[in-house]
Amino acid sequence: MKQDIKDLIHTGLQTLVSQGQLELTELPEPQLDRTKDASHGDFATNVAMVLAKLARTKPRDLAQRLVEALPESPLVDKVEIAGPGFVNFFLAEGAHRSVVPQILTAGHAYGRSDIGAGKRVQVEFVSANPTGPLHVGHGRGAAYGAVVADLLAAVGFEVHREYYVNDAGRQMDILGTSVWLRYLELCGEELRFPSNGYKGDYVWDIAATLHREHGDAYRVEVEQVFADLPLDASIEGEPQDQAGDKEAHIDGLIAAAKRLLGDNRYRYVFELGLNTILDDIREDLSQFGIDYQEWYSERSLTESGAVNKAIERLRESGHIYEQKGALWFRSTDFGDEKDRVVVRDNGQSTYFASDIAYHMDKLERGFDRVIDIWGADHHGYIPRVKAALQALGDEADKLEVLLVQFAILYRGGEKAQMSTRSGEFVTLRELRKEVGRDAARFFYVMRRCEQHLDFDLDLAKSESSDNPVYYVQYAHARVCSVLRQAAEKGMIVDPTPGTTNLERLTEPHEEALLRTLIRYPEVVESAALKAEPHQVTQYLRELANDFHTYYNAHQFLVDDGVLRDARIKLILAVRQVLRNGLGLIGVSSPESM
RNA sequence: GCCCUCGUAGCUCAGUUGGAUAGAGCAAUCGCCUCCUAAGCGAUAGGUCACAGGUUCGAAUCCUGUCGAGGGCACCA
Repeated sequence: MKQDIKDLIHTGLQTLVSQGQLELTELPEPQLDRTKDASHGDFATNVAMVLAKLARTKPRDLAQRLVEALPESPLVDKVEIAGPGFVNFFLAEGAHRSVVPQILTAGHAYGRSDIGAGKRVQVEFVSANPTGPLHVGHGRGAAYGAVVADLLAAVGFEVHREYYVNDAGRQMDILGTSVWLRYLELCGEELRFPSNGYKGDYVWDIAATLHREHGDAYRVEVEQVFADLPLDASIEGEPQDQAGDKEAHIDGLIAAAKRLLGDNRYRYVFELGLNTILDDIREDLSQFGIDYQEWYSERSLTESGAVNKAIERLRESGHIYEQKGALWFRSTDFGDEKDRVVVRDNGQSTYFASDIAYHMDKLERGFDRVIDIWGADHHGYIPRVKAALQALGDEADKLEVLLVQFAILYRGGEKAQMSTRSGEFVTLRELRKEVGRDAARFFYVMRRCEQHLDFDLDLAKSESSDNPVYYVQYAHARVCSVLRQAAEKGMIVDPTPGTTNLERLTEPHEEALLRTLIRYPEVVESAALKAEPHQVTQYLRELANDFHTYYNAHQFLVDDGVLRDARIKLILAVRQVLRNGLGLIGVSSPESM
């Protein structure tokens, strides 16, 4: 629809140029907007004002000439010039009604398009360290990333969803060591658990599995473990002057675990922790309606030599230097604040080095676009990753990083505090259990991603019209209910999506609904291209509102069979669009509530 | 200190990349069930778009500065 009007304007402008009334070597893409006010028609363009200066005429005069040059179209009822030089388009009534058979014919496909032209897009999201269950902050990234991916797929991109698994590195060593220490406690050893260890209950669970299945096979005397270790930081109640360095302490414990257990046994404990948590994360996300094409292992990058290869490539192109025994990447050449270490003086490559290799690999896999969805706390990371891609000669523009701000939970008007340090935090699983999958998915994508999200738990649970999820779902259930009533009364619903009887849809409420239904494909396209799922939730609320208003104002199951048929076709179309829209954001469409 | 994001109705947020009289939902006030689900609908009221300059036909939107909120500035991951 929108494109049809744009084509009309384009033709009109071409006519003016060929008549010599407008001197332009290149025609601009006409900007066409939905009007805010119905008295301004359906669409408005500002081309006359934009081109007035070039044409050296008054905007309104140019608008007049453009209107005269516009070709005839059955879609357009009338064209008006308004204000400083807007050209307003009023769509013909028939043009509105034709959307109903269009929706009923397309069904699930209504709103989908192929503007992505099969281009391959990789979307990486969540990628939380497998050191514990996902919490509510990850949940927002999960919901947002999933919808962005689904939206892109809906408009014709070939989407590859990926989770980057940080299965290497110090944090994972800390997890493995935490599990082992808890295991030792289960064996009856008494020890002081490190302040920097993972203290969540899930660590106990993993330790219990190890103890149950292997008895004392991994037991070592505690005295050996803690011998000659740097002191831990002081905990509450202890004198400050005995405080040590908690980082050095935990590193000492990791070294002790590796030494005392030996490679094989250490590896087993490490893997047990990793796999248990990763399985949990997989299941959690799957139950949240999110599935990936690939779980990409960070460790595989080191083992395959990809990290060394990436560093080597940077060295060859002269972007690496050595200082104090470490290898540095000169990222400042590409706009970063400071240079970054890729290999530490102890020979270990950094997390950043893995990230360079990973992103190099992404581009080598031939994606046309690569999208990373990160928590807002990682934003300082963007310049260095882009710098690395530039240094490698890859097109850094192919990488888009979308940042998701934190979600803050509110309960009873109060902030629901959470702290990862104590190991007591609200997990995504708990949230799903409390408010349900539908509400969680909807609430998470209701706001622009760069906006802090106030997640009102009470509202998400409430079964009232205040709750936008219920409001939209209820509209869907209501349509279903009407159809059930029709069946009970023996009224036959004609399923053929023809235009028959639709000319009976003349009420203002019906006009409003038709206008909203027509907009849906534009909303999906815009939401997809701008990565803004909230446009969909916003739209769904509007559509539901239009429907509820209509429902209250008019009876659908009227005696007049022709009118009844028209109205049923209209609400069938509404139901289809509600279903399509809810499906896009991963929310169910209940038949009854 | 430097960098990033943000500041719109009492609250939570939209605002179609610079367009017409800045819009919703809560909360407030007043109405609507003999009727397909009142888990709904209508109406009223609510604004110096943080502040001050600038850019132009035109600014909530772009630029500069100030104030305020959050985040980032490791040989951590």
